[in-house]
Amino acid sequence: MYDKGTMSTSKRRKLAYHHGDLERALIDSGLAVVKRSGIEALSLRAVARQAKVSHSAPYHHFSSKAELLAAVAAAGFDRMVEGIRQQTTGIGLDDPLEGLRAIGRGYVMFAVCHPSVFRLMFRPELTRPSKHPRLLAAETRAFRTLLETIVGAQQSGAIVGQDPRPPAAFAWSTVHGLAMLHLDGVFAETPVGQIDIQILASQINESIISGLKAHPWQ
Amino acid sequence: MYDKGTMSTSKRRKLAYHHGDLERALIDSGLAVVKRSGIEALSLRAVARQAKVSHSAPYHHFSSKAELLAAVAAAGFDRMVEGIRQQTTGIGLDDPLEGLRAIGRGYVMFAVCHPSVFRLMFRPELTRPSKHPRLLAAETRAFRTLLETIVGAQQSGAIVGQDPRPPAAFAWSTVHGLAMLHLDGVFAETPVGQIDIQILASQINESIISGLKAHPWQ
DNA sequence: TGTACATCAGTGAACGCGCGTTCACTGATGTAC
DNA sequence: TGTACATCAGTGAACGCGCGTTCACTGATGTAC
Repeated sequence: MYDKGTMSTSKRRKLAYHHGDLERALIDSGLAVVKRSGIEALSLRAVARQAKVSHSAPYHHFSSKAELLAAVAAAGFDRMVEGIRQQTTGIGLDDPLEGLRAIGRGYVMFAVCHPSVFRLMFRPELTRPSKHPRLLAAETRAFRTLLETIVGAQQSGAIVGQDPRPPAAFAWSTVHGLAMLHLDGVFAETPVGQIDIQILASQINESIISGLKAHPWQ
Repeated sequence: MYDKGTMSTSKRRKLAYHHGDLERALIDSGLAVVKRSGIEALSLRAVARQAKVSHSAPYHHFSSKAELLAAVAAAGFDRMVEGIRQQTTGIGLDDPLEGLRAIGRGYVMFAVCHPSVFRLMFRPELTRPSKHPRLLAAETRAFRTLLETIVGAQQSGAIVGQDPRPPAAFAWSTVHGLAMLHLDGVFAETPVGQIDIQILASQINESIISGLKAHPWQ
């Protein structure tokens, strides 16, 4: 392996696309394409085009289109976790319910800010078969954030029950459904449409808390 | 217009594909294709093939692929409403909370029983542009079922608040997210996976009720 | 340090594919007389 | 009732398209001597 630190900038740039950085560049290009043009436009060739590389170059880093898209989706999960973490910072760790509110806010906000990426993350037919281990890991990482907060709420007594999974599934389902129905424009076509999504999200966030506190999760 | 009632069976069958029934046949074929082979296989040509008709025949009934799929999706909404109604029958109208439970059960059950149809119903890019008015109407019809039950719960005092839309959005989001995450296999890849979907659904159904009752929807 | 060689990340032509859509047609149907 | 005609729901050939994938290649890189 060569040492990047000893190279001039121009040499590093020249090398960048010749030793391992194209993988990262393709993932970034995938995110860029899906953000700009949506999921339908997210073809292997479009990603290669965006990366200014021939359409056969990706095959040196991903064995198929599905694997490439899985890597892009995994990157999406990582960015969502990052966004949620930003909502969490500056919040006292002593209040797990505030942590839950932050997760809900972060989840919906990510979906609203990056709708196409969010859609890609939940489009399993695009990454199948051979669902990339990286995608699985990224999903698990995202879910663990929620799970740990629920455990904290249970240990502090804010939520009754021992098993964190059902209440976690409830909270996740609610924010996920809210985000999806909003992105799909379903609310806009019904009487709900007149309600601002941010206001609706915080109302629903509170009702998640209420549901978590009131229902005996045993 | 001719009178179908005066025709022999064989003549009616012969005519069936020549005067207006192909539209219905194509919608049924669309449902059949998507159920059998999934959304990816749902092309205009596949639907025509299923209906045993040339691939240009659909153009006499739908102006584009998007319009055909919109009609199929609308049929899906109608079947879901029908399924929910089956869950509702045999329940005392005096208890609106039981009505809410029935809607939640029916929603998740439809998604589990007809996963591909359910996915099609919430894939707006397949029916755009020119989203069929029929699809909009079917969506609205489905949502109204929920909205009216919420209104009943509010009038009976089971839920606090005047505006039925936010609590309806909350309930819908939760069952929708649960169904979607389950169908996408997201739960299966996390610790939640070990929980039976029916049990999880009824637990979450109860927590929706709790959230609806506890939270001041004003 | 200089040279010969192996490695391997790129290129671009080529493939076969099913797709959505168009179009001239044909033949069964309903209608006017 | 019988005949001539208009209508229109079907057919099937044809189009151009972008796609995923393969393959022989080339040229820059790192390595062995």
